[in-house]
Amino acid sequence: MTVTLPDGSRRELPAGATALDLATDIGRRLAKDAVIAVVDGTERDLDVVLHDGADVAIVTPSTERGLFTIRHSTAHVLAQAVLDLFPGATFGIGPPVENGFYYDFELPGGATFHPDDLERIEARMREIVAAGQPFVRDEISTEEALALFADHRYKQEIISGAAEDPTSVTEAGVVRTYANPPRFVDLCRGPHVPHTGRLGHFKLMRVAGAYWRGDERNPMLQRIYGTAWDTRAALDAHLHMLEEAERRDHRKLGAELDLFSFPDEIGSGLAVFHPKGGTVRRLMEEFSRQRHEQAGYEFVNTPHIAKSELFRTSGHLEWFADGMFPPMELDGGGYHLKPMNCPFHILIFRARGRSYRELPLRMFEFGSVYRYEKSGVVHGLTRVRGMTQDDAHIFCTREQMGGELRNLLSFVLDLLREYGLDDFFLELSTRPEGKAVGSDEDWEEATEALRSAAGSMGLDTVLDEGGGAFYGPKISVQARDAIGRTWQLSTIQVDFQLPQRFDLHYTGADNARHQPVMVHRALFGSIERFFAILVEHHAGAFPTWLAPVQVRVLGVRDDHDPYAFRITDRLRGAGFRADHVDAGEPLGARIRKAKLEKLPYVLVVGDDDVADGTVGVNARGAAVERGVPVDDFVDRLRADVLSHTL
RNA sequence: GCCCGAGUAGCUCAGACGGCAGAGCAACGCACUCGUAAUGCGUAGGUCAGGAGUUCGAUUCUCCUCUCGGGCUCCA
Repeated sequence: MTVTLPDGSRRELPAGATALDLATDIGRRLAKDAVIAVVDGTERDLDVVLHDGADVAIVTPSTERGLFTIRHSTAHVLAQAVLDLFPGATFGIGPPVENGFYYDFELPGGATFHPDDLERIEARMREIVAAGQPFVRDEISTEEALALFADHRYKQEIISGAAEDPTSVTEAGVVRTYANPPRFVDLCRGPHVPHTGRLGHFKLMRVAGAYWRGDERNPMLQRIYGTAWDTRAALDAHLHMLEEAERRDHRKLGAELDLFSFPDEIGSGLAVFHPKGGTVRRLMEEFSRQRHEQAGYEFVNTPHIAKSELFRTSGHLEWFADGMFPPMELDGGGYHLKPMNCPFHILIFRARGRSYRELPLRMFEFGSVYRYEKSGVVHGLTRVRGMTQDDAHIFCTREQMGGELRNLLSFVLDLLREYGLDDFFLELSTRPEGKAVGSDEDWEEATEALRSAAGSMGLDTVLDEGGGAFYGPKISVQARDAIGRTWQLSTIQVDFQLPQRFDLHYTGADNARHQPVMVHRALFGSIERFFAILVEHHAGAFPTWLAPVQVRVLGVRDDHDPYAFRITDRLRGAGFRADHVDAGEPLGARIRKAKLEKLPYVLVVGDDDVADGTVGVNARGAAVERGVPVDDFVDRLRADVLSHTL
């Protein structure tokens, strides 16, 4: 028989040949790497018997799909190990996820896993891998399946169809299973690697609670997460990445670099910025403010609380009440802390009659908002209860919308690049089915405007079908940081709802009333979150323009201190952030401290420098230079600051 | 909000049968005066997260609360 490979080439095989035979025929290396095959577009186990004329692709772990298989199969090994070690345990589902897999279990009597259990479980998993158990595919009837999994209520739910079955293990009365003889059987659609010996580069990471089928009304199961890779090197690389992420954790660096803290006395999720963090934050804001002014934004200011009635009008009390702090009762009425700035900006728009000549009207504010986040979700600066948004609302005509969005998007990307981020992609969220307001035409027009704006940026755009808010579609800008993690930053959102709710209008050239289109946008998302992202992206080593202290001047001996002081003064006079540490400690110790603070520049001045009017320059990440004229250094520093790069 | 884990000096962490609380770093003082990542000696620093309970006695055992971490559910 003849089969066709992905590159279009054909290959002759004896009748009855399997996908593995094909891989072996192509090359020993491929046969060794292979995990599954795709036959006529369907993923199959490697022992699938091929037919004449089939299109066949051999899948290896060099692809995401191949890695998924490794992870999926490893999840089965985890389940087997847990069922071996914990009599009476039952299991839910165990899919592959990014970088690894998990499996959900329920232990008898509501028992829970202890982190120390992971070691035992992992040891058992290694035995299973060493045993090289085959993965044996089977299809049985629903009745047989119910009997086979009689002790496993969650599996029964899946079989009987009580649970929706995203894994499609059941179909027309047939239930698909995979067995690892001698004991273990799981419901599964597969495909899987041929045998457990193909696995082995994994590590169990953590245990956590997770609701059965992701619904908080369901019982909470015990979830074990693991990571799995095809090679030892890939596993190690991943573990290193995690270490690196830990090293960059903004919560850790925030304390070490004295940037911010979360005093218990204030409350969960409420940060205070210390002088150094405050400086960085001020610089972030100043630059952003400058750019916004250049781009035609006008600056407004609004209070932190307002009558509850305002949020009733805006609809926040209807659809965002869970995210709001409870009301304060005073003067016979209720007041709420604001969770968003939009109603306030709208009132500014509505403060007087508006002409089409004023549009687009772009109102910007560093607006502090308060959201009642559930106690379990606050997380460093990335998820807080009080935050400041670099928030703006653009009021424009329908005709202006497309151009505004396009300009806005390139404005965002340019701005973000100035902060050192440069790897972006976009996500377009469209109309959520069944719970959207506004006409089909409105949605179509706005979505098209966003889509076309996105398309003009030359970036990858992923579609988030149905992910928009009920009042309009949105684009979000995602950035990859220095170690490849993605963060959701800016959101740009078209809103049909609020202009209607507040009955906004402007007078057109035709002297008739028209409703403006409103665009919400926050580029940093929140200052706090963006601050955290910058800390992690730069690993605490802020580029010179953002560094809280740009230069530290150190005299070699204390008789150099007066000269060091003069240098410090001169730098400050020139608008730089410089300080000086006197010679109370040995030079090496003072340099070490400056390095631990990740300062961009340390200047060391000694006898030669005092005599020649020079400085020794110890720049972050560069070799030490001696005898640099002060003017030269100032020029360099100025260039650094202007470029935003170092 | 739910599940699991954890809170000991500013930071990182020891510690105990239920019987006066320990180290390193940081801080402060004195000495050292030094050319590129840790000078020496000394001093001070604690309601052992908070509150109840058990006990002759609780930082240690029990319960509750708060906060933090990892997840789930949510989300900037």
